[in-house]
Amino acid sequence: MSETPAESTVTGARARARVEVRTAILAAAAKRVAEDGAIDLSLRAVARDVGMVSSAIYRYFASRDDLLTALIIEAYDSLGDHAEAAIEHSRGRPAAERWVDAALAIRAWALAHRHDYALIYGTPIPGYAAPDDTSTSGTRVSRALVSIVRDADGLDPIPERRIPPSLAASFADLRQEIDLDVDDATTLAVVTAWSQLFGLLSFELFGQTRNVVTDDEALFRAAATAMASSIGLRDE
Amino acid sequence: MSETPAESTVTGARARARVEVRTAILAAAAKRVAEDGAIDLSLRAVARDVGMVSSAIYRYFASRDDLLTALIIEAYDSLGDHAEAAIEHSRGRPAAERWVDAALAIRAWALAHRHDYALIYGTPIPGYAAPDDTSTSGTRVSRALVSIVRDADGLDPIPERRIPPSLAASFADLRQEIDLDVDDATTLAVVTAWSQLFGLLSFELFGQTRNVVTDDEALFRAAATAMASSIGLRDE
DNA sequence: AGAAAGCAAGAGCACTGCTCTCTCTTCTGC
DNA sequence: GCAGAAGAGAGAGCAGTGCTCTTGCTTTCT
Repeated sequence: MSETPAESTVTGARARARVEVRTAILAAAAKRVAEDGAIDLSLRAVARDVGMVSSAIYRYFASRDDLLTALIIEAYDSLGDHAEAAIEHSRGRPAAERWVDAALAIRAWALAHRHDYALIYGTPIPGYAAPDDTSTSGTRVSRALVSIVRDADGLDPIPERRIPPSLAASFADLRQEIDLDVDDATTLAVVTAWSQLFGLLSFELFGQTRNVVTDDEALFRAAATAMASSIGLRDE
Repeated sequence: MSETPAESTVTGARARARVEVRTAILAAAAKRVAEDGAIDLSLRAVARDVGMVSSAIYRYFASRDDLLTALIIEAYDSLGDHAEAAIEHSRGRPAAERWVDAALAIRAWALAHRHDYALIYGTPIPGYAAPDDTSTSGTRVSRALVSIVRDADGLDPIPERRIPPSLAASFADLRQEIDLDVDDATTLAVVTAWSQLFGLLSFELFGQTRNVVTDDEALFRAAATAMASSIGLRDE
């Protein structure tokens, strides 16, 4: 071939094999995490699964933590995809309904991917410093939730709140970052609802609501509804 | 000695030594968890710390998980003590203030015992099935929080909410269990505030609020205040 | 006093993450 | 077009892990 091939094909057979092996490792690791959880993830077991020796894995991932970081990003993106799709799908409906639907979609994903949920919202792994690679993927769910508020056709009034200056400053930055034009009380309500959503979900998944309630979904739905109204999202 | 000694002293030197060694092991383990976190807890390292060989530990704890379970109970009780003391101390003050104070006390404990917090509110350890031994210690904080609502001198009205029957049934059982005489909407508000408190705390400790807010305490205080008013707790 | 139970130590097994060396293949610069 | 560089996989090995089993010794019970 005398012609210059396209950027993506100029990389030869070796490079192509490389991404193939890398994804195979990632897939095997994801499968093991889905089954046994992140703590029990063994590099050597993953190596056996993909039919290579453990030391060879180090050509693709610098360490076990590195592999886990890649899985964390995958999990964030999987949840991000799921939430964004649900929120996109409910476009046009009343904001309160959209919020509840989105919350239920997030819960459904979490229930179907318990270990992935734990990976991203559970105890952080010790040496691991949450590299910035994760942050863009990590904020997708939150941004998607915020979009419901942004796209809402007006908000019901909520009680005013005294917000201390240090917090108000953070809130102003945050609103710019997430492109949301609301007052401080509403900002607080959004942040609060956000943390509550995942708090309740973590409680359910980590067994903290064991002897509190039997119908976890009903509780979650009721709580999500309350969150929506605390933000001022309208249900018609 | 011909007399029968008291029950507690009939246990000889060996039994006394046994509880001594047990507490020494527990103390060493707690120290290591406080420093490195639960995941990195090594039975052998603990054994070295207390000056014995690793296999000897098994005379006191059946497994590493068993040791961790003991530490979980200790952590629950430590937090329980702390919260109960704070709540007792604020007796007589307005309920809303008491709630915020209690929340801040819980946060203070969590910040001072990050790894213990992670141990009890983070990802559960895999094989571990949360034996009932933990449940009495585990509910102390929640019960203490509930006591603020119970002892409140009247509650402000909060919006009514439609609670589905399956959830209402759980709520009725729950109210009996925790000895709280309120309506369904208030029950939901309490459960919701409870999960939100720990949700926000977990977010802070696990680094999820990293790029959201700088003054975590201010956010926490504002959120706790909002929780109190969502329950209907009065601030005077 | 003799038997039974409790305790600590040591060796050993199967596993872990990770490093280093060696060989073989693929790619690249002249 | 070919030599040298770079990449990839395998194997051995190190230090560490949880846990078991056997072997002595001490305390307790009968």
